[in-house]
Amino acid sequence: MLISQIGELEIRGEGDKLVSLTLVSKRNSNNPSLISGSENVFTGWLISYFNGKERKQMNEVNFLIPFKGKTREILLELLRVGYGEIVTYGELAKRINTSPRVVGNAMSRNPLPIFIPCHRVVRVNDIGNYSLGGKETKKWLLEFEERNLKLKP
DNA sequence: GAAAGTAAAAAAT
DNA sequence: ATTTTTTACTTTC
Repeated sequence: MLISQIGELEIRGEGDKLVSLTLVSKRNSNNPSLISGSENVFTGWLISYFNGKERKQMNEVNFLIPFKGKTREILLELLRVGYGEIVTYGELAKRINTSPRVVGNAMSRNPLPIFIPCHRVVRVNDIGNYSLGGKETKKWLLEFEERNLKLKP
């Protein structure tokens, strides 16, 4: 359990692999305080992410991704989108030869948001949706990353 | 197997 | 600027 700027997060693992990250309760204040529960490599990563210090993806070997085929490909491809970068659904689709609709479908079932940065995938003329707290949270995350890059590029 | 669902995009209006 | 195809992959009958 971890209280972040976007709300209370819960992460679940299985063995030494990360299985899911969910938002237990949303929080609207901009209070940047972070409260963490038990520490492990995953909460540790999250804490430095929310401190604006972590800019790298965690290695995919730490993730348990219960999909095969395109959905899995899409999720793994997403790990190559860097901090503060954004791509559209269509762009990501092109990289692995599929359609934007399929990318959206894969995003909507991403079990590990933030670890797998689906908030960096946006619509062409709009921000698009986000399962971990809706559009405002997605926007917050993108602005947060942008702010951190400006602070210390 | 077919049909419906999906966090999209392009084309048509 | 809104509506209507087109799209391909997964899930659910």
